[in-house]
Amino acid sequence: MTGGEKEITIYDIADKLHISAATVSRALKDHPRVSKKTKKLVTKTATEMGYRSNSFASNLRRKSSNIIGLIVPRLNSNFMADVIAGMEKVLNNNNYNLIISQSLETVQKEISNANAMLVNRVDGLLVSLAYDTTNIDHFEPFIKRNIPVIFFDRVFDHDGCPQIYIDNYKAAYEITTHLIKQGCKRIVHITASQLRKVYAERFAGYKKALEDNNIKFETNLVIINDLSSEAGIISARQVLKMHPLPDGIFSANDNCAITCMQILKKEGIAIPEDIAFAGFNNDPSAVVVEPNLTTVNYKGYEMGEVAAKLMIDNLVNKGAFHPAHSLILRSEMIIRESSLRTQ
Amino acid sequence: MTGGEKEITIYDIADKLHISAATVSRALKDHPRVSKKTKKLVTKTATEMGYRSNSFASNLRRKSSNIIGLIVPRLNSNFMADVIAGMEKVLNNNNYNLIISQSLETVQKEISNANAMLVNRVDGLLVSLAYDTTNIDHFEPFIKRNIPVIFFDRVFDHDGCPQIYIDNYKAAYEITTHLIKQGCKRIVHITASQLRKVYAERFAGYKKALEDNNIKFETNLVIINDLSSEAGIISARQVLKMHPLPDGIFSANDNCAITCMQILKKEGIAIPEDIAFAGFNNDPSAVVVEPNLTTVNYKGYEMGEVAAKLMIDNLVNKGAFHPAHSLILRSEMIIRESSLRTQ
DNA sequence: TTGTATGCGTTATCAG
DNA sequence: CTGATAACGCATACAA
Repeated sequence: MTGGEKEITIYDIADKLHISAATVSRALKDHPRVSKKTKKLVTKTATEMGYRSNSFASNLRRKSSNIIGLIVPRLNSNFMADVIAGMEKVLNNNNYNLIISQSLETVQKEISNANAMLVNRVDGLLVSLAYDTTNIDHFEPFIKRNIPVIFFDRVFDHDGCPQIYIDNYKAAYEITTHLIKQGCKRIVHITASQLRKVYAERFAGYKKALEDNNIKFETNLVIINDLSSEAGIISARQVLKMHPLPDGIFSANDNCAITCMQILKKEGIAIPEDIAFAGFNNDPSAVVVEPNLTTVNYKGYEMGEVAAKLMIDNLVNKGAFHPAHSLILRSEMIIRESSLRTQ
Repeated sequence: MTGGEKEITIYDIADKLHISAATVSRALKDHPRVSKKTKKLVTKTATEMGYRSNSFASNLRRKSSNIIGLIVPRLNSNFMADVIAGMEKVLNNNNYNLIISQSLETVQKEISNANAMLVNRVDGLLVSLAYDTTNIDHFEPFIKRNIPVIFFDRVFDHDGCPQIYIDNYKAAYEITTHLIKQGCKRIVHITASQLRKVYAERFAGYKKALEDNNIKFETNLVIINDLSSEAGIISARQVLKMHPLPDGIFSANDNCAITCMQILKKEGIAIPEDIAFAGFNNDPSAVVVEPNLTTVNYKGYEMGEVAAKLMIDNLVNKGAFHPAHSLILRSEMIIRESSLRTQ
């Protein structure tokens, strides 16, 4: 231990200034009932002595950490990176810190993450659920203790847990309708586990659009996988086996849409003339692929901001009775060349 | 306060079992000198009573938080999302948690982030520096206290702070050499602030490759900007004004390379025949753009893992004397169609 | 193997 | 406006 210098405490400052530790504590917290003179003196000597407040002690005393926990399926996706950036900004501006973890799409890890957050005594929890989560018993310890649990994107219905999501149903309805208006009559839908509301609702929106346009829904036009890039390739092969070929494809994310589209292109299928394409998310690659991909702009950054703001609200109005309320964010369709047929 | 149930402490467990709190504490920590019988009994009643250990008290006592701080320029980039995912995995497996913040490329925010980390008493700090950081005085409080500060990607030379990066010089040298071998003689280099070692070294590698191939370095073939998508567009316009046109472009990131390439394509320039292209990073979009982009595979996930592992090592061997050592990760060139000329 | 006693550094309560 | 004092819950040195 070379740098074993003793950490300065409020007692050291108090001793030096011949005042009480209580006054030092108050002065440092800008308490109203401390004279300006002592405040200045205290803060000055504090920095001089290299004091840093001990959050452990403070937290222990105050019973709060000013830390918000975040549990998401995966940290490395465009969408999630944007979400996190938005959250960090808002939380930081409100003097909260963000502790993160990923469930890697499994409930087991999600449960262990939740326990870690519980022990770390986060003041609130922001959650987007794993692929296979079917109940949220692991969040009950938080709810029981009145620690706000807010779901976003991959949400779960539970009294007392606000949810933030976009109107997936409506977005899917709109984009499917758009494809139909472009002349599509046999539209494939590529989606993921219907356990997750986001995908179930996009599916429902797709179906409803077909119905409203008197197009018969066909089960064999629905492909269910994990929406990865690889899944896009496999989907393309499935599509190529269809007779007759579909004339439109609506994928529940861009990632999968893009690889699928690229394979079909290589097979000589013209986009959008033979098959019109639509995705979901508005990933950066959507404007790189040729033709550029029609999609739904899913603003991660904004969702992160909103979720964090709601959390701050909950934390500030702690005592007050606050009915669980959900927020539905606006999404917008972005029409690009992948679906635009020159009529 | 509806859910105002009292939190269970080790004292409550002790009372119930008519043993001492010390024994409970030891039992819960799996201390060797506690009988199996009491251990089982304690853990069982602990869960029964809904006990959760109080990390505030524990941290205060142990003087460590098991939290690692992360400060990066931006959270929302492909590279950084991968880095963070890698870090989270390793840290979580070692019972550490990750608290994150972004400097948004300014020193001021970086300083305030550092202070927050200091107060939060992180056990270690992982840092990738902001664009305009020229000194690291704000990390001195950590270094003074023997709290490991590890730089990755955007690093800084400082005794006692390990650095993790790839050999940018070599990677740039190789990729420039590759372009030359494809017949390029007038190669534009698009890069960013030379304050940051990563960019300076890529620049140096580019220059050296020219030199070794007897190609005269020309200042007016170097474009310096922030490597954003917009910068790519602007760069393309600059390129179009060059007489004669260059026959190769090496951009210090993919992002900028891709938009630049797209503009040039629209202007009727054939890639790679007229101008061969190379980027840096291997972003997902590199395999979406047409032609696919030749680039350097910069493995964020791996870098995150390595940085986290080094941190864990440092934390475990705390007392021991450990000379600051740096790690240079292997990078590999990925040759794709954007630079491959059919000879 | 278990118990006793103490301190970690802060903040809140109460009293002046 | 300031001071004394008592928790907050845990982990460890020491004793048994």
